[in-house]
Amino acid sequence: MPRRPGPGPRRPTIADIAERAGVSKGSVSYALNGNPGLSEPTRRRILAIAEEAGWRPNRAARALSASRAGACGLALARPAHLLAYDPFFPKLISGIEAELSARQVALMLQMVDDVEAEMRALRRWWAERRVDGVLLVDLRVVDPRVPVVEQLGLPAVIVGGPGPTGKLPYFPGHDTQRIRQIVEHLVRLGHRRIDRVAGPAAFAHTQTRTRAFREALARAGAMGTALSTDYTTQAAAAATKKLVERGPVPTAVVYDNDIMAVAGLGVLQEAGLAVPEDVSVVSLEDSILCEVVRPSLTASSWDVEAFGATAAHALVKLIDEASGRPRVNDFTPGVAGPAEPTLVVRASTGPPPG
Amino acid sequence: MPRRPGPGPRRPTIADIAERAGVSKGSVSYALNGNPGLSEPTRRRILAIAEEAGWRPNRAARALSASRAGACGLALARPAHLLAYDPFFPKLISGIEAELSARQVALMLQMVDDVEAEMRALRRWWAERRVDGVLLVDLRVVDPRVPVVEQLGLPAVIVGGPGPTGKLPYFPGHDTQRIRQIVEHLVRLGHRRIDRVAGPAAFAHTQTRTRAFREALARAGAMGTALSTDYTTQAAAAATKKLVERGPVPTAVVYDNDIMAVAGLGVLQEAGLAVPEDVSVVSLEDSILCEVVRPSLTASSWDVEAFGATAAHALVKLIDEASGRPRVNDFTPGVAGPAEPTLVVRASTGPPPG
DNA sequence: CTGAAAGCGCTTACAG
DNA sequence: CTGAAAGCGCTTACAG
Repeated sequence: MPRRPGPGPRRPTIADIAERAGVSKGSVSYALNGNPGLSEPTRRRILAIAEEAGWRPNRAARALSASRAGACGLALARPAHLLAYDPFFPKLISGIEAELSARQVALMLQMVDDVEAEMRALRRWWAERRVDGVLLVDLRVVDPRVPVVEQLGLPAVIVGGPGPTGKLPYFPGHDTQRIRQIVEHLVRLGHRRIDRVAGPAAFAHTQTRTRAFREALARAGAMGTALSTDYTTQAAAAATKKLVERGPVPTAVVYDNDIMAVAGLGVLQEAGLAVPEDVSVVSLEDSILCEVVRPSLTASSWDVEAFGATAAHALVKLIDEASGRPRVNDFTPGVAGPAEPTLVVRASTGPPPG
Repeated sequence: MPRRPGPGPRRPTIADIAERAGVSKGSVSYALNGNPGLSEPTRRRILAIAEEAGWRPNRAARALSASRAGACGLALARPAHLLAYDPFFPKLISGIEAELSARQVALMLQMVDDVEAEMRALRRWWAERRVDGVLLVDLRVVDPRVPVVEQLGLPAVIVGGPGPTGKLPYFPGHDTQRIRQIVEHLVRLGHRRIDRVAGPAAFAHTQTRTRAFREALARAGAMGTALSTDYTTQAAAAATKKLVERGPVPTAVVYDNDIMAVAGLGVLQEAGLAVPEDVSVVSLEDSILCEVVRPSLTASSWDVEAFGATAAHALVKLIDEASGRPRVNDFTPGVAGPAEPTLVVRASTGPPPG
């Protein structure tokens, strides 16, 4: 079939550069990759011609000969309508993306309905050499993805943990520390009955948080329970209602993310409880939403972008090692090291009533 | 260099399949692609072996021989902290992604700081054959991306418009219709002084909305102005303050998105204005946030996912046509056609005071 | 210091 | 109906 050049200028290949420079394709490749074995003037001439022609390597060709895709995969097994209201994922993706693109690695993103679909995506990516490795988020207490990537030999890093991570590297968020900071803040204000509206119990990080929550309460001699939700605002509202109706009414409620906190806030106010006079409210995830809502929400702030960047950096290193040719330029992560989590105290927390 | 098999099972190639089936690689390729010129039993045998071996095409190899990347690009030139609170983009991306992945096309996503960086990304993607086409969002009133993609011959589709789209296909949102619905709702309630806190004036869709806003007001014999912002909550708060302080105080304020509406709501309440008794508030973008905030916000709801899917579908078609080999299976868009925009009336709108 | 050649895994006209 | 071969654009040992 005749090659249709299509519109626009033709994109040059090393063959073009070689011809213009009067050398072989191999020499061009050597010059462009900084390999030794080329006289300095020749190298300079080749590079100048490539530069002038606007040459860039064809990724498919490079991927084929290097047996590397030059891409990492991230499949998100949460429905889009949930992702749309959670500022956590955009921040995480942004951090991952910044780190990868600094290393010329692309990010393949796919949104899927559930973990089954995610595993299908992982298998397909790997079978098609679309990716060199993957990032796994939302680790489950029983997680079928871990044995799958291990069996495939697919380099993978867990963004989160600890949990059933097998031999995979994992990067815990600051769950324990953040929960502790919140409980200590509330206890310092005088609260002794602190409940929590949590994320899905099936998530390893929810389990970690719940353990930290119990321990922090026990250490302070305070009481409280955690109700799991599926992260929807409906579930958050229902859980809040349940906490208020069953009694004893908590003097403070912690929500695992900001949008659930806002939903809970509305329910509390409609139940005739003033925030923070009757009930204090804290969000485990900070966002602009926490700032603009009234009363503004006390929230745990942490560096989600650095969290994603760190995991992405580890994945790139893992891929390099697995391929048996570590790259020369192993820079430190492109993003500054993660700052420590801090509790941003706003208007929604105060002393308990009475 | 010796090929390091690495951990995990070896991924089969057509050479393996050919060997097991006792045929040539060409025959395997024919069988797998459904090309004619193969006996039915042979085809079946080959397919069964490929299936059993878990064969999947190596995308790099296919891309190289087909001169196609099998991917589309989307670069978002908004800072991550803004993206993180805007439910529009997750929905849009989800719609694009659903449409593309139904066609086995990958989505390359990159977040960049500004349009300059976006153009650099586009050039690089195209030069490296990383993508077959791109989606352009947030069309500017003067948009430097349009001449660039036209000059490159890079297939592109504008998600939005109309505006300076040159010869590129574009897909307007329902801006005019949505603004009209909002103004008509408010006018019906009796409002005659309606102001608007808008997005950046440099965006073509902001211009479209502002024109529609003026026309709708004029048609109803109502008054009102639009103040532009950079979509930050700070700017929304400042604009709201300005509207309240300069007078005449509007009896209704329209915000170009939900998070700005929530920020404005706080400012209005702190200025001693009750919503909706003194001022009605409407958001041009609906989200769960509008539901959970108190008072809940009247908002314009439209099918952003279908919007993204439609544009993605057009891009795939454009790429097929540009390559000179339209694909056989030109299904209709994978997502159902977009529903008409509707105004979801909640607690934040009511008759004007007096 | 440089060139010719093989190979990465596919696709596809072209012979048999 | 099937096979052998060239080509996509690179990389990289191997000869000269």
